[in-house]
Amino acid sequence: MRRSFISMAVIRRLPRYYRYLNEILAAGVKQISSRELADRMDLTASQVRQDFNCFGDFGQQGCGYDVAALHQAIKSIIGLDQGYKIVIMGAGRMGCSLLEHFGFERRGFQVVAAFDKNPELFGKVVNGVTIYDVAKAEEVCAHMRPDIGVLTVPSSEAKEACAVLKKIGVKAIWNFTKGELGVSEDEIIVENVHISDSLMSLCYQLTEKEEALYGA
Amino acid sequence: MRRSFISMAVIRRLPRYYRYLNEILAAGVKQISSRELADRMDLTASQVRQDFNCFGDFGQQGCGYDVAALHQAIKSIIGLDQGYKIVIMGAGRMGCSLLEHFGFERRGFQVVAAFDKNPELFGKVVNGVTIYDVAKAEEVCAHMRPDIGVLTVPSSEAKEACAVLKKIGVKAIWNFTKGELGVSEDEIIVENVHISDSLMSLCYQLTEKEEALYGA
DNA sequence: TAGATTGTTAATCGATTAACAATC
DNA sequence: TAGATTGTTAATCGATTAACAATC
Repeated sequence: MRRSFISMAVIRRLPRYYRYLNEILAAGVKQISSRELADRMDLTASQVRQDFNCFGDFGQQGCGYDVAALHQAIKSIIGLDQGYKIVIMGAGRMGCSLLEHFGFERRGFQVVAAFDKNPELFGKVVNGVTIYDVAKAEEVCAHMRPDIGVLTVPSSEAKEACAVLKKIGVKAIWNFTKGELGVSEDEIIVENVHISDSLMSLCYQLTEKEEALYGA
Repeated sequence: MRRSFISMAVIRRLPRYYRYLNEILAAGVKQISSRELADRMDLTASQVRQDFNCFGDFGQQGCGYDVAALHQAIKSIIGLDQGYKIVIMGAGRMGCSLLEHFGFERRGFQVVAAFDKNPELFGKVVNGVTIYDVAKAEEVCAHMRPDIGVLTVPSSEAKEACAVLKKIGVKAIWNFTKGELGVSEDEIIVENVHISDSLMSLCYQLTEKEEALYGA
């Protein structure tokens, strides 16, 4: 697979392509042109073709793209077929809520363990995943070699928990705590989730519109 | 306040500025230069100054920016001091989890009501917010005039619930369901939350790195 | 005044769009 | 073959960065 220095702009669009192709596939559509897909997704046909061509030739001149093949290709480009192993660091409300409702397995991930420092939680099983004492993290993970750590501890404990994830040897952290973790992106990939940013930008857009209507 | 056609790129950075200024303010820093702020946030000083100058002159030549004043300015630019009223549409796990842990009040929003169609939930109070029958939404909201609807129903019920929000007269929807709502952005501002996109782009980055290391 | 740092204009860079030859 | 639609190059647009005069 071709994959030569893909811009962040393209990377951020990949999950969206994947979602739309999921829908289109479920709707039973077999073939789709860049134009049709672009219209649905509010992009331009050019952009769709440019984006896909970052990774190879998936289309067929005159016919468009095979939906199933493209869907599978993007799944593989993202790495959703790698069966990456996940550990949950922090089995409080957020951690357990993700465990129960996010659907890691359905999305192609494998949750191998959860950790917490609250002794009341040790040994509990949530959605098939056992919660262990964080002090035993290294031991528990010795043979599991998890790829991704989900950081769902209170923000005040983020750095500490991050150090444990580093020691376990995860290659990427999905960070739900606020504040930066202070690990270099060279060693570990960090993806920060700031759900409130999304509400704030919604809020901005609303405020801007109101000002336009009723004056500044 | 100046506010002439702000690009989405800038709008998406505003919440980040706000978060960092929160931290800096809490740390007791009184004054900060565009260079220092840029270094912390991994931006350029030019970009920071360009961004702030979209809205007015907040700095002082030779001294930098007053942290407290800038923090307050951005809060107001975003509209976090407007006390926007929120309704929760769908009081299932997601809705209740947000009600209990997101901290709407702390962030400057006021949750006035929650709605669901499950009769078992009618009358229940979660974190001070009453859950009503969605059938009574119009009636309940008649005098409240909510600004924002949080859409946390199952995805299959999204369109239906969206129609109710429209009838109630909200001006913006914070959408947690998957699939697009099919309302025109002219009538209602929609902000989609796709938390899985973030895990997928993390996954992409991990896969890309592995391929670089071990060959494609 | 001298030093620092802003606000703002000009230059650069990168991403998006348009165009079109290649080809199914 | 003719029509459609891709893959890809060239043109445009917008966002980021650099530079510097203004000014605290």
